[in-house]
Amino acid sequence: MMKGPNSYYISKYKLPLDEYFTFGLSVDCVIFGYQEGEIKVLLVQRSLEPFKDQWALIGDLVEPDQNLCDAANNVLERLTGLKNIYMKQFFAFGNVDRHPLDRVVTVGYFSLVNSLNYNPIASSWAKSAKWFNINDLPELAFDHCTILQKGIETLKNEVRHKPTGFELLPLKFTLLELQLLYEALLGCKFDKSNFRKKILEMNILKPLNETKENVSHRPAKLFKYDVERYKKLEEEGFSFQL
Amino acid sequence: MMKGPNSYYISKYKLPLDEYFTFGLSVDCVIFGYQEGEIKVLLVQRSLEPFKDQWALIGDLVEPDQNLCDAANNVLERLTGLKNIYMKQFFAFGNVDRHPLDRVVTVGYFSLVNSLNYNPIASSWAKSAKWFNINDLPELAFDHCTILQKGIETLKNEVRHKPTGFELLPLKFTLLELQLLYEALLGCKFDKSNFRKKILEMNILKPLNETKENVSHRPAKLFKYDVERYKKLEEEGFSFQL
DNA sequence: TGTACTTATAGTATTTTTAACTTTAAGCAT
DNA sequence: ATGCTTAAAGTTAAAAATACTATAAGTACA
Repeated sequence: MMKGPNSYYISKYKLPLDEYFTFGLSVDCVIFGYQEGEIKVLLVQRSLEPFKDQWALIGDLVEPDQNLCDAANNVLERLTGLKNIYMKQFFAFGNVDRHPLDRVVTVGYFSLVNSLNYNPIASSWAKSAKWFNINDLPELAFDHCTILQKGIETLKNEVRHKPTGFELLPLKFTLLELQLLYEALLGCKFDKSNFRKKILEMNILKPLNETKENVSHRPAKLFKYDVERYKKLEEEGFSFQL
Repeated sequence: MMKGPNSYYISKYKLPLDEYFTFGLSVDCVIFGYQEGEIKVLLVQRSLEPFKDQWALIGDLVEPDQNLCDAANNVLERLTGLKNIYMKQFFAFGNVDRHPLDRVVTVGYFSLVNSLNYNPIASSWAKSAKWFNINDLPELAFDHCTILQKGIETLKNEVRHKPTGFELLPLKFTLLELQLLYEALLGCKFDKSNFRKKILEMNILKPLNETKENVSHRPAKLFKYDVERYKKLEEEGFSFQL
C-alpha cells in the first residue's frame, strides 16, 4: 500500500494536508484471566524507554496495511501464543499528551483467556510478563491505568448482559465454579440454589456425562457452554442476564 | 507541536519508522434527534468527491494537536451551532480499506440534541443537512452505514441502563411524552400506568408547578430531569433500568 | 462396614416485582 | 350541564427473585 493524502480534501485546513497524516496508531490489550477465584490481568515489564522497567499493557504500533483488529490479535498471539481468542474493542484513547513523545492514538481491546498454563513469551520489548489481580495493580506506564480501568469497567458491564464470562473458564466446569467466577466478576454473592436454577433455566449449558475428579467429597457434574444454543435463543429474543 | 517518530522504538519493525506515522485520523458524529415521535439522525449531503452528492455522517480530520473528543465537539458545533451537548464515543473503525484513497481511521461519536429549531449550517463540504428517520435511511458514503448502525445499536443499549434518553427531550416534558420517547427508542409499548409508576419511583424527576398548555383536554404536569439527584442515587448504588 | 463430613442437587415458602386492568379526576368543547 | 379526552391513582393476578430447608451422593477415616 502506498497511498498519500489526496487532493480531494478541501482547502479549509489550517495546515498543509501532509501534516494531518502524521498520526501513529497503536493497540493495547487488556488480557483477562481467572485463577484461584480471582480475576487477573496480564501485564508486561518494559525493557525500553520510556517508562523502562515499569509495568504496562501489552500493545504495539499498527502496521500501515493492517486492520485494527488484526493488530490486536497479533499482539495477543505474540505474547501468549494463543489464537482465536475472544476479543473486543472497548475504547479509543486519543488525547494529545497521552504519549510523551509522539502523537499516538491507541485503541483498547480486551480479551479473555482460560488456559493459563502457557508461557507468556518474553520478547525484545518486555523483560517479563505476570498476572496481576485486578484489585491489586502496580503503577502503570503511559495512560495504561486509565485504559485498564476502562477495560475492567467494560468487562464488568458486559458479563451482566452477555455470556462472555464463560470464556474465562475451562471448557468443562461445574456450576459452583461458574458461580464463583461470577461472584468474582460482579463482586457479589449468589445463593447457590437460586444461581443454579437461574442458569440452568436459560438452557445455554450442556450437561456432560462426566463429573469432577480428585475431590474429597461428592463430585459435581461437569457442564459445557453451548454457544449454538445461545445464538439461537438470542435470535428468538432471549437475553442473558445475571 | 512538532514531534516525530522517536528513536526509542525498537528495531523489530518491518518498515522505516516514519511510515508508521502516516495515519489520518477522523471523527464521525451520529447526531440523534427526536421529532414527531420518531428517532432521527442528522445527515449531510456531500458536495465533494469522493461520494459526491451522497448522504454521509458529519465528520472531519482531527488536527495533529487536537484531542479526539474536542474534534468531535467541534464538528457538532460547526454543523449545528450547539455547544455542551451530550456526546459519547462508541467505536473506532480501522479497516485498511474503509477509505478509498488514504489510510484514515475514524472514531465514531454520537450525540443527542433536543432543540431541533436551529439551522444546520451549510458549509463548504456539505450542500445540505437533513433529519432522517433511523428506520428509513438513504444509502451512505464510505462505511458510514456500518458506523451509523453501530451508533444506533449503542444508543439503544445505553438508554436502557442510563438516563441518557432525556437528552432528546426538551427541558420540560410530560410523562406521556417521556413514555412515547422510550417506546420509539426501544421499539416496544409500555402500559401507561405502570410506566408512570416506575419512572416516578426512581425519584429522578422533579415535578414542576406547570402544566402543558394549548391542549384540548386535561393538561398534564410538566417534569424536569434531575441530574443531581440521579448522580447522588447512582453513588448509593441505584441503577437506572427501563 | 458404617459413621461423620462435605458438597451436590432438589424442593418449598415467602417476599418482591412485573404486568394487566379498572376507576376516578380534571380540563376542554359544545 | 353533557360528552369527550387524557391525566393520574388504585387494584389484582401472575411471575420472578430471594431466602431457606431437606435430601442425596460421594469421600475419608475409624
